[in-house]
Amino acid sequence: MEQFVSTTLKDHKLRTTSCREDVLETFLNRDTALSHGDLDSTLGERFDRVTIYRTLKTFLEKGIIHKVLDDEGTRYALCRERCTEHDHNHDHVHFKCNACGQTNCLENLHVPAVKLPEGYRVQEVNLLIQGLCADCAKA
Amino acid sequence: MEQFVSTTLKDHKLRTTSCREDVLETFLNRDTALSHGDLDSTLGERFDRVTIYRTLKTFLEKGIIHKVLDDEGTRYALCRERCTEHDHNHDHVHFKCNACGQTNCLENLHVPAVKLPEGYRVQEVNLLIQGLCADCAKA
DNA sequence: TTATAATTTGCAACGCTGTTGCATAATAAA
DNA sequence: TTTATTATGCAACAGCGTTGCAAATTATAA
Repeated sequence: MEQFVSTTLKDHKLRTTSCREDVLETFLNRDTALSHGDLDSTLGERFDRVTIYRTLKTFLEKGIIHKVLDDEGTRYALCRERCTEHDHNHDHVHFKCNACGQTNCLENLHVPAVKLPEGYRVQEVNLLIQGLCADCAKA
Repeated sequence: MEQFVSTTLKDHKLRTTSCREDVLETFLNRDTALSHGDLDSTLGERFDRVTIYRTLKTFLEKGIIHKVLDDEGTRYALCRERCTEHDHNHDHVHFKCNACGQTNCLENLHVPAVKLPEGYRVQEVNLLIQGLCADCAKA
């Protein structure tokens, strides 16, 4: 994992700083979409909240993370595909559990193609499904 | 239209007030997803911004409008189907034009079914497609 | 039409999210 | 180790959305 963190930063030509390392590690550890607030709760004692905002912005621009649509605030998740600033490539489904509140990428579920009206051009697609995840549904 | 406004309010057992009437009319006139800011620009001289927030909240609870997910802020659009507080029924596609910024409901485009992993339960579905609308694409 | 009860409004205030400017600190390269 | 570049922390700010409360408005019933 240490490995992943440092190579990810190098690959995107970013200086390695402890904040960037920690934010990346947090995404890896938690394996769920995180809001700025989530990261601030975890790392707020070590870093200023502005620094965390800027780290997220940088990661977003470099294609390390992507935004996950949400009805109550912005969340971010790691890009598993290769992405760059202008070429995000996320056609997977996002699922938000209304019980435990977790939002996750369902990487292997692709968003089905939709036939838009004549003349429309697609640039990005975002599908959020809300409901109960397997754990919460059986509880 | 006047007709629609007053019957809509009565149908949902809401008192008719000028703010509610004007907000509803604005949705009808503009026929696009609107943010609180949009409504405040249009109606801000006549009503306090808090009142507009509360009107949106009330309409949302009563099933008169629904949230439209967006990567840069909350927007709302009229419910065309019959909805109630706990039974929203929106499986249509939302399209946001990255050029003109408008977000619209494509009422006749349904979100295709997605097979979730075992045990997951679906409650709500939100598909946002971003790109260029027909008008902006040909320009 | 008027009096009454219930609901809505405007205002002030607050917390949260996200951004910017600037001086200081840390990084990478020579 | 020195230097140029980039990142950080701090202070300040703007915008979004909410709450409490007194005053105004609505619907109801007399």
